[in-house]
Amino acid sequence: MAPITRRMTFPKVVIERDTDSEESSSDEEEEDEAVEEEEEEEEERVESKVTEETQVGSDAKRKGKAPITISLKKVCKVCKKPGHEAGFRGATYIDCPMKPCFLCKMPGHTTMTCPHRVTTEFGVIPAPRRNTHKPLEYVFERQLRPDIPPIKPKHVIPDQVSCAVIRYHSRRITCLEFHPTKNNILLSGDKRGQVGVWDFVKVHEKVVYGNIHSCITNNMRFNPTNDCMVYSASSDGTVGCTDLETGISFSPINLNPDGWQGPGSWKMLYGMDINSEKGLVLVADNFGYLHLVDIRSNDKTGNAILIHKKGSKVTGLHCNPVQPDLLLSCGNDHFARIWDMRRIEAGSSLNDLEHRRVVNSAYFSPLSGNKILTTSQDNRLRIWDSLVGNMDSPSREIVHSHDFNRHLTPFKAEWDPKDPSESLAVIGRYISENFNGAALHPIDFIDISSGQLVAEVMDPNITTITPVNKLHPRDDILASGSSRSLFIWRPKDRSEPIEEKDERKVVVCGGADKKRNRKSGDGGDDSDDEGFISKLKKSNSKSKKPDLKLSRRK
DNA sequence: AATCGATGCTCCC
DNA sequence: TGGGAGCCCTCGAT
Repeated sequence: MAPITRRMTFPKVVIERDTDSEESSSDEEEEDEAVEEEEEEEEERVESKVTEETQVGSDAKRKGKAPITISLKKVCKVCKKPGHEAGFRGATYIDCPMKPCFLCKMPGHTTMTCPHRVTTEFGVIPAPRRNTHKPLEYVFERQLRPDIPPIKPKHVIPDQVSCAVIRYHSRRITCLEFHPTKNNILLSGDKRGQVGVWDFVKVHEKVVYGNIHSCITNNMRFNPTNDCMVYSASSDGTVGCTDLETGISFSPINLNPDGWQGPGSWKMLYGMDINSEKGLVLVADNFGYLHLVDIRSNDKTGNAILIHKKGSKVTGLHCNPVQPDLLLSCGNDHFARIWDMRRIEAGSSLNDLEHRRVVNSAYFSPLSGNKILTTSQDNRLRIWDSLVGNMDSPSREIVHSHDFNRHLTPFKAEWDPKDPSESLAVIGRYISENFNGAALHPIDFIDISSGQLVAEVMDPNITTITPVNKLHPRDDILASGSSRSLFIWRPKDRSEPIEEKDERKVVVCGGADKKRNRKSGDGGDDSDDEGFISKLKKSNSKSKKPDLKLSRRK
């Protein structure tokens, strides 16, 4: 093609573009030269973008104009170097080889070849074989029969769970909480500060409170003495105390009474837990301080106590389920700390559990309270097997992908509250896996005693990342939250029917079983749940609060 | 179908 | 020890 010549005063424009070959990752300098030499032959590809070029260049050079270089070479979007490209190839993500492993953070290999990538072989296991076991059954069964031998199937098969999708929240889900006694009731908090109350068997039944918080609801807890009262901690700096029956909400704590004075002073509340023995709500802020609320008076009690590095966020609090004097905290200062509630003051921690990066969560084990499970942004779960053992270093570290925290709710590994052996944890996974050509982010069930992946739950229709997960305290139910949707997972053959009255908001996918096949046994009496939301609605509608949102358009 | 950006933390100077 | 640039699989809005 003949070069187009006009505007002779323009400087030379050098088009650098990559050759089609992908293999060269050697010397950059050489490659640059090579490309420049080939320039004239390759210009046709870019002619529509740049019309002033090539032979004009010699004129421009003579006139002393510096050449303008436009690089069209393919470069890696991660390291900006040519010769390779990071990104998806089909449903598989190819790491930048110049960076440490994205999964375990060690140099020398990529995620694909990482020895910790426990599920690498998934894609090559023939499909029929994958369906021969019932691992999810296994996951739930072992709660009833902890003595079964620790030989575990490798993967949970999505066909064995049904998943109801509740699409209501307009922003990402940030926290979930099951009702302490009513089996079908779930609370969900979101980035906007809304709190939803769901009957997930009748998902169209809902009450949504939009006026409790002005931004992120970080944590919710039911009042142990009155399960119609819910406490919630928010990034708006308040603790909300909401009466679900009347819809009336007030704030026992407001750390920003003077409103927005700039980011340096705006306080946010993250970690929260309730110590029922002592009648306290404990919350912690983003400046390292612990605050206490007396449940009886619903008023602030005592002074704020510095429990993590001054100015750093306290990400979580957990009261020991057995020993009420023990408190566990974790924060952005890379520590989880154990405290004695009887004498808690700055620097008085019993143990400081060191992590390499931010600690997203730290939980005592739910039954004995004797183990600790933490989730850290260095892509590791850490387990301390006994509080009376060596606390200097964890009993185990399990490499698991969950470090992405910029635009997602932080991942938190949660105990299965029903597992008598206290060895089962659930956590969403960040890096995707190629499942029959789809890049999916499963929810992992991990045996924290062995580090083995017991199960991975996913649905081909759910392509989002699911950082928030909570296992039901009594039933075989997993609730998950992602960018906008709530998911209710359960074993297929035991699924409750899900009503689909409002298809705009409710999608049932994964072939939720319609047949009524009630599970008997360990659960509480579901008949109590009949009409719980309706009752809330009724009583709420009687309340005089005008801004209570009972429903909301998508 | 591209692009933008909210957003939190880390690292580097 | 503080400020600012920049960041690897987001995701919804335009």
